[in-house]
Amino acid sequence: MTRRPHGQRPTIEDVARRSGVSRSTVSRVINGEPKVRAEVVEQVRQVIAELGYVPNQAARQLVTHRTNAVAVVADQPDNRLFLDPYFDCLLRGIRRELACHGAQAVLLFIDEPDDHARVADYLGGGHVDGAILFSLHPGGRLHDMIARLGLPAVFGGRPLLRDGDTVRGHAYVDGDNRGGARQAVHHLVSLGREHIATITGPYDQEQSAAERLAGYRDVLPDAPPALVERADYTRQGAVAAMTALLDRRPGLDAVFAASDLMASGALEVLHARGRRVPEDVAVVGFDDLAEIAEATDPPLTTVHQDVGEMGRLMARLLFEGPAEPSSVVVPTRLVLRDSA
Amino acid sequence: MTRRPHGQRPTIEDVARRSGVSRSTVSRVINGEPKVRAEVVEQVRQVIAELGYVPNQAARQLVTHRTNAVAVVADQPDNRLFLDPYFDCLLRGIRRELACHGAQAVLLFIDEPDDHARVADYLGGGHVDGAILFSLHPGGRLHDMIARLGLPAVFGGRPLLRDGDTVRGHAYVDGDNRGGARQAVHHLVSLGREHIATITGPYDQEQSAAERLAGYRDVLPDAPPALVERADYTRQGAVAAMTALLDRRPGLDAVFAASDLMASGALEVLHARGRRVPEDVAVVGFDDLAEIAEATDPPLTTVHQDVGEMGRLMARLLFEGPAEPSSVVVPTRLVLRDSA
DNA sequence: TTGAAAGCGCTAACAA
DNA sequence: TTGTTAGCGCTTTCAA
Repeated sequence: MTRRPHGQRPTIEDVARRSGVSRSTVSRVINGEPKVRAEVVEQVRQVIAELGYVPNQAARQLVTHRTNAVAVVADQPDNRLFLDPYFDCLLRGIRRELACHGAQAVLLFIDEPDDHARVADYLGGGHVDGAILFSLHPGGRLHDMIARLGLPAVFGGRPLLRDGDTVRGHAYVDGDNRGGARQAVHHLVSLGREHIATITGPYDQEQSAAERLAGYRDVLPDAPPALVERADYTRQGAVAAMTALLDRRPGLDAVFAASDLMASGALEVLHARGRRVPEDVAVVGFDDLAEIAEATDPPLTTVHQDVGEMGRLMARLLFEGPAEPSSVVVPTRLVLRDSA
Repeated sequence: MTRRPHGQRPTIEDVARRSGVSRSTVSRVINGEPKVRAEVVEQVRQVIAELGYVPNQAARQLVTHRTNAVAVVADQPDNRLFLDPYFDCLLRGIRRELACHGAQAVLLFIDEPDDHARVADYLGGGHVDGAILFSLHPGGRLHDMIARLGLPAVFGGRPLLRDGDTVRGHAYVDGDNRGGARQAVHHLVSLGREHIATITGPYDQEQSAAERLAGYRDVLPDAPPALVERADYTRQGAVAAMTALLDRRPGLDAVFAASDLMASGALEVLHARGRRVPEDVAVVGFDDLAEIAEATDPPLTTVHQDVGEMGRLMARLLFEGPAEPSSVVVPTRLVLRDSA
């Protein structure tokens, strides 16, 4: 990494000299300002191409205070991100929207203790114009850093603080987790199911998981604990959970899984155990990710969230400007397929 | 994103004034240079903390020409990255190694046509000290850009060019795809299997897929085309491929899947069709990713590559300096579990 | 051990 | 429409 031929890289000065104009004129051409004679523009463009000139962003940034880059920070200790299409879909939405504003999304991961500090430095160092943050652990350095720098930030999912209170002053976008869960469980009840189990997310760590469980309890306040099994939003976790539920309550006739990925794991176990879906056991998921919900056997009845749109929304919120940070809760709706 | 309170952010000058020393001294403290009086260091540190001063990277970068950031560019049109633990594992290795050098990994995605140009601009703009690139499509702008800028770059997987030739002057790290595939198929042959099918990756787009298929053909030059089914490195694709193979050749007694993820999809179909593994059909995968290979039923016999180490290697190569770019092919070995 | 001064490559008034 | 000039915030000689 030492071999970078910096001395060789042409500067705006080189372009100016070679085209016989001033630095400012070259700058104007680069930035597409209107008041430059067409032939001069042409001439300068030519020289830029010849020289292979690329503007030095550090220099530009130093004066404009803009980078045209936005960080997306994922604080996920495990590799869940890479196994759930949910995040992919969200990220795609973010990227598309940022692209509309000419900004580049750069993804940063936090999965070890020191990553936290390094990412904070990166964000603080002015490499980006703003940040979109997911699943940040409460009270981390990042919150402080962001608050101090006044770095525009939008959270994915309602940020959780130590005291359970919401971070003040930061915008967030979230789905209606509790309402969605209620819709799901209501549906199972209306189907006449009487032993409705749930496979939850890691509700002690993730707000969304806690809310989906709360929605389940809203509808079934008297559900016995034996029908609730905690998993971790992974497919494997759901396989273990479904197995445990079936061992404990062989007579269960419905399952609400807190994500589509977990629902697909549950289906696998149900098939292996010879349960027919939905005849013997009805299954409802959450998210409505086409890759999963339309591909399972049978296709999944699930709570729809427009995940891609949620991503776009986050990016849009970032650009919204000095207005007070506004947060959005996106509504959900039940999509009926064949599993319930 | 307009509300950034830049005027408010303290500069090195503010710190200097407040601590009654010069800018240079503050700079020395920040950069941990030895020749500063201990009490001065203490004093300056204090002021930095009070003011919440964070160095402006753009300014620093302008003079040092270093960013301490490295881009990891993933050119994947589909969302395969997010469904295969392979990439997660690789990325973790890269991050760990970069962290050892105090560098931050920033991940960039390319999945639409214009992403290509934006990423090229980002890389060219000097936001990073180097780049690690995956699955770049032949002859893209990125190759030119990287070549022109002299941006240190390492490729993951042997870069493919239009003419099938290797990119000159760029280092790469790759697994021994062909050799590994040979090991897998040899093993199946040694088991006495006579109708050995293969589920391939997208061999027209990915060098690794082409090589794994070549390895299969090395061992079975006379395998009928009906035993070869092309998939795309996804689980779903493998499900479809396995189904097609079984329909066409109900008597097949072994399958070599070109990735663990695809092997797991194949297993699912085999189970559903009532085939016993390995008694009726032996299955071998590729990668040896613990999350998959140890979790399937039965656990997967597969070709092991040290994916995390490959990641670290890429990062290390990037820092190797002005020596001629050296590429590495990492050996593979067969890991026997229960599926073959 | 410290400070003064120059300059990294660019943009943005301000003049012309 | 174009050029001149003054910084942006930092590091880095060079002197002291």
